[in-house]
Amino acid sequence: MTRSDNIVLALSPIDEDLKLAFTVDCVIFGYDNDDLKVLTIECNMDPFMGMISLLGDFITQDEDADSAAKRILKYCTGNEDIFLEEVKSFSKPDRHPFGRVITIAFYSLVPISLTKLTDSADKHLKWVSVDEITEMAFDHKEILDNCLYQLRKSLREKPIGFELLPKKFSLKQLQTLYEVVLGIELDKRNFRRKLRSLNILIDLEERQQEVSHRPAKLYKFDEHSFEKKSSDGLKFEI
Amino acid sequence: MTRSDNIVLALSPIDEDLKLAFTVDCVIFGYDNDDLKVLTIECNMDPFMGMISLLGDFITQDEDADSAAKRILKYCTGNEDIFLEEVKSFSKPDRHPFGRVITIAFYSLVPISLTKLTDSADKHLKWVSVDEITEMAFDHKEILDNCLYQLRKSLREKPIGFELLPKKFSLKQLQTLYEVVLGIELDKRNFRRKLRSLNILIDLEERQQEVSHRPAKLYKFDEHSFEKKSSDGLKFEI
DNA sequence: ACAAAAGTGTTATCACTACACCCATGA
DNA sequence: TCATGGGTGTAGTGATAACACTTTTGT
Repeated sequence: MTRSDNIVLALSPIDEDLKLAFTVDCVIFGYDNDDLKVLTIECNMDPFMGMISLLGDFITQDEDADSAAKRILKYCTGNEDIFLEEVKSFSKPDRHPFGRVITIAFYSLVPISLTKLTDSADKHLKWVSVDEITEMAFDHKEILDNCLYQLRKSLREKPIGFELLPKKFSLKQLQTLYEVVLGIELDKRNFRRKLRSLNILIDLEERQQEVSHRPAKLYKFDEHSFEKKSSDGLKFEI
Repeated sequence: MTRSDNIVLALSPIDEDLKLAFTVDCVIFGYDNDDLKVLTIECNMDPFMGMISLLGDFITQDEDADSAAKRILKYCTGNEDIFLEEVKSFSKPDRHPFGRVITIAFYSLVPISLTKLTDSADKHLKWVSVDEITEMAFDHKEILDNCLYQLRKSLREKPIGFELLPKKFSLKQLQTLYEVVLGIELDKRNFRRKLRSLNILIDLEERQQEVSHRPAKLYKFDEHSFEKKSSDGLKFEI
């Protein structure tokens, strides 16, 4: 495995005459210390040398875009089972100095605290707060903006917030996640009532340890129950 | 302009060695006689010879996917100003007998009654009711299903139903459109109240002509008002 | 005993549902 | 005058929003 430019793997052919290539770019969102972050890599290609870019790669001959995105996630985290959603394509003819590179953007969600970057990936990668990012290499800022928009939309429509949290979490953690990602304030009692009524949390009958205040109860997401309710037409909406 | 297979224009190069190509496919939805239809073309490529397929084409060197989709729409209808939404990519390695063809799917909306197919396109194209389509060439049925799903979702979230109707329409027409596309029944009075409350229709102070019953009032969509309300955070939801 | 965050219920408002009759027109 | 679809209001129910105090723990 070699690293070429902002591209993790350089396995796939680019046609040398046409300079035509298909790639995927992953906006890997992570959440930690009540802060939404994005996994970035430093670009080493002119004219974007030194700027941060997203994780991307060519789509190989024998995989589809989804598999390529999963491959990138596995390369970075070692994990195969990560939430992933396709957002849109980016295909302006001059978007990449290399030639004609059309990319399909995905975003994915990981809890940073549980995510060990693999040794191979670790030295090049950096978690950067979404708020702090003002520019990126290529059109990656635009890609990020689109993915962030889609994350916010999906967060209100589907129970994906759990993907950013540890398996066990308190209601406060969940609420703060929503508040941070959506950039809004939520009423504590209404938020809790809402989640109670959705019936998609399992009370673990456990509590936080070693906090210097009343310890919160811990819950986990009841994926099974949600799937069932979902097919019965549950409308998740926060 | 030549016609090659299901592809309207054959302007863009396919790499002959890799057989790598980028295309767009358009699910062009039309609405007429209370029926949702899709514009199709007969496939003349084995092993799908004779089956219907979507309108698609290569993405040329100097355009992005959006422009390619618009070009197809213009080629078919002569019109440049058509509602268009990107849905997702399709990139299974073996999805196309030609080689490695990755496509980006769009859907678009036109009122059939106002849409004259261009002479060049007319002889090859056919409007087919969505309900009647059970199979298509390539993976186009899957693409259609995905686009139909997205159309239904967007129809409830955004005021795009108007794109399928003539400029002037009655509330009944609008309601029937929703019922047909969403496959549900709506209450007449509740539907009308809802639309009144949204304040996005202009009463044209006109009525239907030559109908053998009380003529309905005609309205048009107030795009300007919607844009303003939308940026003020109006939540359109039907 | 104090600091810090967890946890809990009620009321008012708004949106949504269900539902039945009269009206205007052409034939 | 009849057939056809157009047009209207109300009452009941459920969801959402606003709001303040008590509880549990560690120090």
